[in-house]
Amino acid sequence: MSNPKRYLITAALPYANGLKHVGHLAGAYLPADIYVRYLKAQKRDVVFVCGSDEHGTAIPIQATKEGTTARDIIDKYHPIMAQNFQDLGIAFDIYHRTSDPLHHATAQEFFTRLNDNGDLEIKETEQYFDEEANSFLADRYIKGTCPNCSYPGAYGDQCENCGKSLSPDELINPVSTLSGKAPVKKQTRHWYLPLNRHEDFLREWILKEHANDWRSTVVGQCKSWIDGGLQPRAVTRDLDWGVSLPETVEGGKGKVLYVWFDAPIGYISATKQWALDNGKDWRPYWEDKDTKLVHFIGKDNIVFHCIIFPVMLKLHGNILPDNVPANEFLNLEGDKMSTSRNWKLEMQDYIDDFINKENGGSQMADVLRYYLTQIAPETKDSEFTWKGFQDANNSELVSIFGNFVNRALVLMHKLCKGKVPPLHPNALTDLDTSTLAEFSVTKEKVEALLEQYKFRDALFEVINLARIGNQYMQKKEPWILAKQTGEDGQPLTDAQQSIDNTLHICLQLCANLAVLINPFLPFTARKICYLLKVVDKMLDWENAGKTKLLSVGYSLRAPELLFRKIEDAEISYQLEKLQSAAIKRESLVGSSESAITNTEKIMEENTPGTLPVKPTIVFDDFAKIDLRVGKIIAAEKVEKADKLLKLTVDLGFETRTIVSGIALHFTPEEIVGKQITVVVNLAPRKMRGIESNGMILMAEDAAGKLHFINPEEGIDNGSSIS
RNA sequence: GGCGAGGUAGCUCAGUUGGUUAGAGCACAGGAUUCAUAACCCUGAGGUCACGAGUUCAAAUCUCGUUCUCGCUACCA
Repeated sequence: MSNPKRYLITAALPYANGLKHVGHLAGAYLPADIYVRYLKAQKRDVVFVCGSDEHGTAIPIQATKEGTTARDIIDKYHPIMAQNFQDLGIAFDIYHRTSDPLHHATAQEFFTRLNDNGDLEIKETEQYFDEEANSFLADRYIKGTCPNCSYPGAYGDQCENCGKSLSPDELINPVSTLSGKAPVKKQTRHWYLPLNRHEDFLREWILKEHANDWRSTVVGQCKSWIDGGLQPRAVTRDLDWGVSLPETVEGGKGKVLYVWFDAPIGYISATKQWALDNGKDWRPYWEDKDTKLVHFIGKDNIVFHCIIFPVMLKLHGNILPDNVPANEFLNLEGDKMSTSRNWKLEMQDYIDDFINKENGGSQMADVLRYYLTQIAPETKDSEFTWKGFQDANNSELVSIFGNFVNRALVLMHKLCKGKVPPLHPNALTDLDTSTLAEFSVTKEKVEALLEQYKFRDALFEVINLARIGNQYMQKKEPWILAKQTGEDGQPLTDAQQSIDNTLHICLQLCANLAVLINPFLPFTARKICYLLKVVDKMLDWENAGKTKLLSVGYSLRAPELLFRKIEDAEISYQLEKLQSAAIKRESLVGSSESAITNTEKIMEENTPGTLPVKPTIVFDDFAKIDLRVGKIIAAEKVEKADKLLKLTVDLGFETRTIVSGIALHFTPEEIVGKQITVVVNLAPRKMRGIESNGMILMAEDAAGKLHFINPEEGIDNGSSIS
């Protein structure tokens, strides 16, 4: 879209179950903020929306963990996240929240329209309901006897004995695993979004129309999803935390919208709230074809913003995103960021350690913004290292950018009486004019790069202008010319003219730096304005490239440093802090922790830690389980399976084959010879073509790492456990 | 295992429709300088472009295979 009338920019709604780290910042919020600041400097009509995503099962789970309520959780994290963003200069026009009634109403209206138009499929089923737990039961929570093989422990979705896929209805004598009682059949209905109906549209829209202007990683991901076959996706669930279905919907009582459905609608409700607050009309931003909609997200969110939400928008009659510049992930000191392993740098920690310190201040926010932009994972995963952070600050921001502004101001005070010196046209050299010409060259480059969402390259060009300034000053050597004095001790006229021209140009260049750096380092841009005694209005983008931003004869302030150096001690402190806080993972534990807030996570959260205690059983229930000590005498990787190991276990009385999903945690070599606990009377089950006869007991720690359960000292294989 | 994205100097990354000695920044080395936060400026060293084969007059770039990293997905009783 070449010249849109208005822009709507969104940044992924952070999930309100905990603090967010710098990976989230680099992935979505910072690039979005840079883009928005650039557009606003251009006086474009733009709204930048974001907000907390507060639904989904992970919120109640987090509440259980913290011993509180879901409401308390979101009320705790929402204001902190909002404050974190503000401290780091992420300037949303509105930071909304999906628990707001306006959002609930918006999401309900959205659902209703799709439903009324017949765009959703309703599947009405008799589903099992646990009267004691007062909830519908997911297939997994029902056990019964398999109609196929008569195995008594079959699950509602599949029999583990014969492998047959089942529906709960087929089970004989079903039992709820929540209460242990027989569930009753209850009529329920669920609504589905039939993505499969829209495959042609998606192919055309993404794989053809946007094949070239979207990032290859984004298009590739979409292709992978589309080629994999799109399925109808459940829009509703039987749950009590979320957006209730509209009361007018028949059979909707006790149901909420699936969080993946309501969360992106949060962008719309946020826009509505913004419009209410500012006396604007929100509709054109979501309905007018002349609006350019851009979603900034991390790569784990691609499917929602490129496939699912666009289908929803299309059906609802809204505009579609013009681009979805998803970033890859940001690693930290050689490893993936992970909340569960505590391998991360939270925004809050950075704010505490650098910004809210005596030698900190908002320019430290800009330092982080600088480094995160410089290493932004635009085309592939990238890495945050504390050394890299220090280097970027000390040898680029301080040495090149800050130093140029500082020496220009210092020299001006020394050689030009503290005032902006005049430009003497007769004394202009080729170098003067070519340097002046660089202003607009840089502006053009930065502009073009920002339009293509190439923030890293754009920032480089701005710093490069400072570099050009340093080179220019070095060649002109005004401090040398100042020594060419006449009898009165003052510099000769020719020398002074050259000095004037040099500093005039350097100061104008500083003003340009302020305009150009503003989207990236807003605090620094304002500080330069302060030093140059100009109003912030100078930061309007139309001033970029201009050579007469400062008036001749105007006296400027005494120089102040823009950035301070970061000492080695600060870096080693951070490294130690990271190491000591980290929960180690010795072996190759696969962690699916992502660096960006993720709506998917909400749906199937597998938070380790405090699990609710299962319903009470009687001794006889326990006595059914036959546990024995065994010894692994051979282990090998199962072909075509990442997680499975085929184990040969000596049980004393016999030797068995057991297939276990522990390959990500242990290598075959390291576990041979280990004593283990085996469930020996578990029904056999085929996995990847190998029959598994039993199950190995494992303990999982907070970091998700597995540990064998075994006797303190080696004892006879086959020993019983009770 | 399937699909997608990657593997280019010590580090972070560019390399357009295949075309002369493969680029930048940082780090490093040498030189020069002192207005400046021991900063700046100049010069230099440093790469079998993951590996192997093929197409071509010509391959970092196209094709096939291998391998490694990341993501999605299947396998977890």
